[in-house]
Amino acid sequence: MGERPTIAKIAEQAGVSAPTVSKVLNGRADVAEETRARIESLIQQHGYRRRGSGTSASPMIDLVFNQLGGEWAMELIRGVEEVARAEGVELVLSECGGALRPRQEWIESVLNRRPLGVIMVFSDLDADQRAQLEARRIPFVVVDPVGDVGDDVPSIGSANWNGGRMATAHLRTLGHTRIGMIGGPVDTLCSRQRVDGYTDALRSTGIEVDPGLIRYGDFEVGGGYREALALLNLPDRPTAIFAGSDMQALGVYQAARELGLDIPRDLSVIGYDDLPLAEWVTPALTTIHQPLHRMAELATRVVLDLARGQTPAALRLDLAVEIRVRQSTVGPQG
Amino acid sequence: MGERPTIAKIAEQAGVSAPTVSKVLNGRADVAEETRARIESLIQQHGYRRRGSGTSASPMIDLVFNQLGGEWAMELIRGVEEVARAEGVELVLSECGGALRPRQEWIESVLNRRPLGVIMVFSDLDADQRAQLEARRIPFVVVDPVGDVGDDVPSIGSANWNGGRMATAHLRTLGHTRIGMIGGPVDTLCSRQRVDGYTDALRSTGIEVDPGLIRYGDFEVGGGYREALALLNLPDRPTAIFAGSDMQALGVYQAARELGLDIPRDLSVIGYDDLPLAEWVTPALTTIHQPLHRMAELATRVVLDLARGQTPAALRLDLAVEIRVRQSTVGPQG
DNA sequence: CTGAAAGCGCTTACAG
DNA sequence: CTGAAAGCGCTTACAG
Repeated sequence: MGERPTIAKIAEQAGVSAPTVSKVLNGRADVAEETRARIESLIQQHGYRRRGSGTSASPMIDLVFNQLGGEWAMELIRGVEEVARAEGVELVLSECGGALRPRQEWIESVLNRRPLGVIMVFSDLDADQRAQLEARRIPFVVVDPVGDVGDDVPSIGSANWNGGRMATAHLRTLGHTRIGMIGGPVDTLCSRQRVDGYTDALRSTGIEVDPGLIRYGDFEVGGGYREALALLNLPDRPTAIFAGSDMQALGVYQAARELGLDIPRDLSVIGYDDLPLAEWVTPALTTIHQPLHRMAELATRVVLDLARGQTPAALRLDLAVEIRVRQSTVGPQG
Repeated sequence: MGERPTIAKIAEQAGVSAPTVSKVLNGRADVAEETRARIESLIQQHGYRRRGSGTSASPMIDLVFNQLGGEWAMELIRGVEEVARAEGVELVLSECGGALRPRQEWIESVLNRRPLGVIMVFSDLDADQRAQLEARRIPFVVVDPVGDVGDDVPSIGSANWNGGRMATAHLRTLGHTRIGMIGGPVDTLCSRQRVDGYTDALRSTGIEVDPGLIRYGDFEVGGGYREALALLNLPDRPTAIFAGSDMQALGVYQAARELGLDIPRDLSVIGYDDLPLAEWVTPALTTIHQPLHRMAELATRVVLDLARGQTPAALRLDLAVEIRVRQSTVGPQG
């Protein structure tokens, strides 16, 4: 089939009539599952596109953020963009405006545009929205899932529990016993996993967990600042703080500076994410490296595999994290 | 016209036949200019979309970066995304991979997708690519033009010359006389304008310009670091450095730290851009605030106006900049 | 669940 | 530069 495939040709090859192919393309329910499967595989195989959609296809992938901003989001965008560009796929970027689910206009636009797939970052779809994508066979992948996504939804995250454990173990090894923790929002999975890793590291090194040393904020500088002030004004203040993100760690820096505490002499600080700025701040920030770029790349590959009808090797992946020891952590002084 | 407009209805209203409307839609040359104008205005007015393109339109806008990365790009993305979302327009994001012009596949994708318009950031189109967009009536706007764009191309920038002058005047007012300048790449307009503003501020306050104090790098941390080392190793080193970007200023911080120089006591540093991190570094960075978010918003509005056939008030705009004085600049000591 | 028939929306090829 | 005629690609409405 040298020329652009038409419904008629697909129908002929599938041994059905044109109207039946049309029904499959339009997501109608009244087609036998077996017939649908046969037709869909021919559609994939020949790269069928409806007449109006240009002389050659313009395949797209949708990337949806809960909220855009900061280097964290930028690293993910770059990872997706790189793979998309290499594969000749366009990247459509949206933000939910801070909500956990995209607005209804977005779903409508997706159903219109029929992207190859959708990548959700720190956001989710409700049952209805999922059903609509599934009916059109538009695969979706969740990056860094906020809550429990269904077992059938592919997701790419990182080893948050290990990260929390690793950060805390590092501070324990340096000799700290009073270690404050500033988590992200309580209602996020990644945040709770990191706190559990922290708790485990303390317990397994013989330290009783003090609930007064665990605080939750957002992942931003402001939240880190507020919670750090609260921790540092405690009668028996911690000698080290584990912040849930590098941005929060900057807030901790600011709080410490205001209280006249020197980092790392008076207070050790460890962050989470390893954003580019972790290297440039003073003192350079010890942090847990989250492979954001690779997570984004992987998510893109998984969604493109699904779009091509291939089943990726694994549907639910957590990438390993690493600690990057810099200048913000030392043993407790005096 | 309550229902979705068709070619036949547009043709009827325009008093021509369906084939003529079809030709206009497909960018054919053989239509009288007057006929074309009449048909185009009806197409705009009724929001005509070809049959294949979904039940309701999925209008898009293309945002093209020379290179993605950092908070600078993120601020622009957020500005564009906000306006696009409010207007119900999808955002398609691309990167040229460091080249000044987008790759050919990109142009083909644009011609296929027919976005409402294109926003180029720090990148440009060649004559051929422009002609292709113009033939399809796809407007484009350049943000922060790298070189001289044609007079007919709308562009949104900021007052770089003023910014350069303002930064330098601030250091002069504090009493500095040996002021180093680290520009961006010599071949960019914004960089040359800032250097000229620097030169002007020195001359108009009676200081001879020392060419040895002017260096060019990229806009990244690494470039700032390298050029700062060169400046600070000069026999008669400057007491203040004006960096061409906040990222470069971080490089200057690093170089100063390595040489055991305290900022601001031994060296004043002023940046450019006012990225969010300028507030969080230590010492907080004095810098020139570039209204990136507003530039992006404006560019989006201009391109959407053009897409609707309206002529925006001004085609070439430079937004004002402001100085943000923080802790990294004081008078020369000793 | 499937397809023959009718018909819509758009384009092409060509005459004027 | 324009449009009548032919026809392609797809969908709809309905009979089986």
